[in-house]
Order: sequence, then C-alpha cells, then structure tokens
Amino acid sequence: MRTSWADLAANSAAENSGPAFSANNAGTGSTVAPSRPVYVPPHLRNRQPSAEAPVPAPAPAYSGPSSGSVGSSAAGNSGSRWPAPRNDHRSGYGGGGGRPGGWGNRSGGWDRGREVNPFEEEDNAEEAFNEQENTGINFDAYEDIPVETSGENVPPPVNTFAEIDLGDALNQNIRRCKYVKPTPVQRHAIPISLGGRDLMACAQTGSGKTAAFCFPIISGIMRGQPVQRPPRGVRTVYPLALVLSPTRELSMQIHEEARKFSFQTGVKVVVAYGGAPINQQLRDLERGVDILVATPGRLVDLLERARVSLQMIRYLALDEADRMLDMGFEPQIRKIVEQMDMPPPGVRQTMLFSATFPKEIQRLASDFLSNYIFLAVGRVGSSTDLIVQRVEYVQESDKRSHLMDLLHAQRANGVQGKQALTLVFVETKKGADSLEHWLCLNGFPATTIHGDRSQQERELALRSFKSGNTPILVATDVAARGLDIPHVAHVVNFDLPNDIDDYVHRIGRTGRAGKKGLATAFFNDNNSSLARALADLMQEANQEVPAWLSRYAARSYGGGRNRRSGGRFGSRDFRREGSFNRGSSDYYSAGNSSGGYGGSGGYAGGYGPGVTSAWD
DNA sequence: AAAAAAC
Repeated sequence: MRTSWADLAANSAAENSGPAFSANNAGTGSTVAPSRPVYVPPHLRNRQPSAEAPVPAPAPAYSGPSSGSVGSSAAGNSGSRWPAPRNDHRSGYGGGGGRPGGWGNRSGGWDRGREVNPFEEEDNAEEAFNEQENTGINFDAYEDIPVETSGENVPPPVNTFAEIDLGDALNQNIRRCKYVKPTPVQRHAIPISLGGRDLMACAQTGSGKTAAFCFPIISGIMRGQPVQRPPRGVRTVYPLALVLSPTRELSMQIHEEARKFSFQTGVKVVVAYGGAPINQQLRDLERGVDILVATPGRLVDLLERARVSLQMIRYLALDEADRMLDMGFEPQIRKIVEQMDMPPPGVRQTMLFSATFPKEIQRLASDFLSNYIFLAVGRVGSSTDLIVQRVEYVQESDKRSHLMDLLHAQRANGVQGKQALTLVFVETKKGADSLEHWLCLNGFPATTIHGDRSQQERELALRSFKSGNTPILVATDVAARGLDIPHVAHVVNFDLPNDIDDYVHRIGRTGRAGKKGLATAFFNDNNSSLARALADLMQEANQEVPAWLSRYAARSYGGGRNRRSGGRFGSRDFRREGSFNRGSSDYYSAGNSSGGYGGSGGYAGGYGPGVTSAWD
C-alpha cells in the first residue's frame, strides 16, 4: 500500500539497467551505433551474463508489421510446450530457448534481481483489515454463470490454470495472487487470447478481467520470438503490448496488477498517465518496456515526442472499452490506434473488455478488431445478485439528511463503531467538494476524488479511503469504473447517473470477487429518464423493485438510450442482431441501414432506441 | 450537462 509509483520508481532508479536496452548514451549527439536498442526477449533476460543472451536470430528480426504474428498463432497452437530450459540458438518460437528464470534465478538481464517484489506491499495492507474471509475469490458466487460466445472457431474454455500452460514463472505468480482457479471470464477469454484471436469481452464488474487480458499478454511476450526493435532514435522505446484505460487511477491499478503477474518473468511493465511529472515516466520507459499501461492523453504526448513508438505492438487491450470509445475518448483512441504506427488489426491482437458494451459502441469497436470472438459472461439476468440494490425516493433538498441517516445507521451496526467504507457518487465536481465539506462538518470523515483535484490529492484520497482512514469517499464518475477497492460495503448513488451503464459500473465498486455488497440510490423526478432501465435492471437482478418505481417506469418513455433489450444476457454480439447478418462474413454490412441495423426502425440493435448493453 | 483525458 505504501508504495506509490514514485517510490517504486525511486527504488528502481538506483538500479543499473543492463546493457540490453539502455539505448541512450546520455549525450544526444553521441554515437548511436554501438548501443542500438537491441531487443532482448524476456526469456533471455534473467540469464547468467555469460549466457551470451542477446544475440537474436538474424532473420526474423523485425520484418514489418507482418511479423507481428501473435504469440501462439504459429507454433504456439500446435504444441504449446515451453522451450527446454536450455538456451539453444534456434530462431522463431522456442528459438530463444530457455525458460524464464525460476524464482531463485536473479542474475543476468537488465534487472539483476533487483526487481521490487510487488507482493509484499499487499500483504501488509491486508492485515489492517484482519479479515479472515478476505483472501481469494468466492468462486461459489460464480457457479452456473451463463456464457455466450460467437464468432468463428471459438477455442473451448479451460477449467484450471494448469491446463493453460502459461509458463512456470507466471504460474508461480498466479499462486502468489491466491488465484486457485480461473474465474468464468478467465476460463473463456484466456484460451481465446492464447489462440491468437481478437476478443470483445463483456463480464461483470469485479470478475477478474484484468488478469484475463494480462495473462495471455505476458505469456505471449515470454514465448514470442525475439524481435529486434527498429532503432528510430535512441530515446524511442517500442513496447510490445499497450493497455489503455480511461482514468489515471485505473491505469495505476492495472499497472500494479500487471507487475504482480509479471514478477520475475522478465516482462517489463511501465505506466504512463497525466497529472504526474513526465520525467520519471520517461526514465521508467528508458529502462525498458514490454507492456505499456497508459491513459490516452499522456500516451499521445509520448507519441508526439517520439519517446514511444507503437510499431512493435503485438497486443492491444482496451479496458473499459465502451468508455474508451464513447464520444469523449473516441477521437483520441482512433488517433492512437489508427493514425500512429501501430500494426493494423489482424497483425496485432486486440482485446476489448468491459462490463457494459452498448451496441453502437460494439459497432464502432469492430473497426479495431479482426475476425473477433464476442464473449459475454454473466449471471442470468444481471451482473450482480451479489449486490443488494435499494432505491429510495429522495427530494434534492432531503438528500443530505437522508445520507446522514444512512451513515448513522451504518455506524451503529458497524464493527467496533467503525464506519464501513462507503463510496458516495455525485454528479458534479463542485457537488463532490461541497458534500465532502458538509460531511466533515457533521462529524463524518470524508474525502473526495474528482477531476478538479490534483493528481496528488486524488491519489491521497484513494489511499486514505482504502486504508479506512477516511471511510467515506465522495466521488464523481472518475471513480465509477474499474477501481478495485476491497471492503467497500456500500455504494450510494447520491445523484443517479443519466446512463444505466454508469449505474452498473458504479455499484460494481462493491460486491467484488464474489463478495456481497450494498448499493443505495436516491431517486427523484430528475431521474425519471432512468426509471425504466433501473427498474428492469433491478428486476433482472432479482432485486425488490419498489412499486413507485415501477409506476414511474411505466409512465416514462419506454425507449431512450437507457433501454436494454431483454434476454438472458445483458448484451449480445451486435453481429447477431437483425435478420440477415448471421454469417460471419457480412457483418460489416451492419453499418448499412438497409441491412437491418442502424435504421431508425425498432430493432433491438438499432442505433437510437434499443441500445443494449452487456453487463455482468 | 457533466465527467474524463496532456502540457
């Protein structure tokens, strides 16, 4: 918990990066030739220095985008056997030879065994909660989950990590994370990704999506053939995988997770996001990067400075993908993915993950994908039987006192009079500040996170909340998606969002990893456009729908952006909607209004009304 | 209309 990225960076700054990738000789004018950025594949990095590692096979080096063949596609599928633990000099898959050094092997390569152990921080943080039922994932909650896949030749799911052959080092880390067996989304998504296929995956909040895209990426990089990244100036780095997320804190979190998964695999993970000094991030990049986790703005900056090139990208993952492709983000994402030097779909491997996936966003997203598999993993009806959802009718003017009542009751029921962690969502940044102020005045220790606060303040607020120091966090939607905050007992929608998908993500901050949670929403006339969708959602989640809400729902306009189509799944592959698009070859006609999509007609998959989302 | 995301 203690270790911020800055601390980590400070630690590692002391290290010597090995010769492998230390491309730059300080002076700009200094000769480039001897220290060309020769890429040393991860499986060679932990060797004894004598192993003469970084001599890549001559031929397959970088042969343009077409060499981007994804990890397992070529040889990987046939015998997914790890290369023998000795170094041979064959090229291609297995060519690197040598499996990644075991736990004890801390020599050679660039890090020389000084890799910070990412597991230690966690263990300490957990103790603060002395909670016995806390470790691991409650898998019982994930039994009987319906799964829908579509696309050609879908690889079958696996039941255990053991049968996936991710490699020793990664398996060790999986054990250290106490992941006993894969969650449903992992069972399906990992074989798909290892099979080299593009993927659009919808899975409930808190169900392990991060690992689902990290494992195949790490494994693929480890087993991938050595490539030489083209020198384009010594200061440019060439990550092999790019993971984008919509908020800085989520990028930080993904980075922390990915660091655990890649511990002692030789795979290097770097994070870059705005609001923090860029210099440390640049230094981190110079020390080598295989997986870059980033927010879009900072990444564009790095690309424009030519400090990062996407030319060698083999894996692209968009977390909260529907968010990344909505109006606010889409141009930036398009720029990054389509207008820089990233290999095109079909060459790179692309994975999109979210708990929600509106149809029109699916349509947009298909631009970034090639012959992809659609995967929806969800409990019947809803994301979250684990979350008890309550809706209360509260006038604007009564919201504060109502919240106070909830907090008082909660404190009374709490263990040792301690306030359980409560996450309060509001609509605006100003509203967040003023509610925080009011709560503090009234004796409730609260803090706030929103986009008008400095990055330092944001991170401090989150830490303080996580630790229980400040058990009430008032947040805008910056905290709605992806953040994994253990022990959040209660999510309060003080102001309801306008979009039901945002509601799904917000309440998903509780009830994670199979644990139970509570979500309370304050509803009034201002939220009438959400009534129908909210009532439907709650009904599908087997929640008690107040009669007044049902009446509201019946009264309000049925359609609107928030209307989901029914069915077992929150979402379906948009390619399967409509009458004439069953085949896999013609789904691009989807954009054509004559094809049954996109018209103003009443199809569930249409543009305007009938927008559907996946959740859970 | 608001939120997020670079300097």
